[in-house]
Amino acid sequence: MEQKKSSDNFFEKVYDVARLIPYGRVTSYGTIAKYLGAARSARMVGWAMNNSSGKDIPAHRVVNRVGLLTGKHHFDGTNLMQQLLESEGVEVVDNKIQNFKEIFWDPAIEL
DNA sequence: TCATTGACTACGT
DNA sequence: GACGTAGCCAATG
Repeated sequence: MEQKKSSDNFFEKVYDVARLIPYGRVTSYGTIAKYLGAARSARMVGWAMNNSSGKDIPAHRVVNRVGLLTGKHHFDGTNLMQQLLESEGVEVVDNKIQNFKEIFWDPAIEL
């Protein structure tokens, strides 16, 4: 029997926002955290992503504030994250998104 | 309970 | 503009 999902709620929200990221778009951990009301918990978003393993969460669309694929080491392969992004039309070079500023997706604005 | 770590961010040099 | 340090919050040992 499950009890309160207060803590899970935060993770659930992260998953929900991550799933809302449109094709060929990316966002940052801090942006999601801020959208959820936890701007200081950007790390927690990353933690949620780590927990999203096995879920339908496009974690490859979530990068740090400079568009750097910091979490690529958590994926199966070595360049899987970059490959996924490039497959969506995202220009990635050296684990970093080039036109990050152009494809940046902000839930607080787009939504 | 305390100490360490981590898919971050901001500030200072 | 690159590098180092500090701050933050939660999970893990």
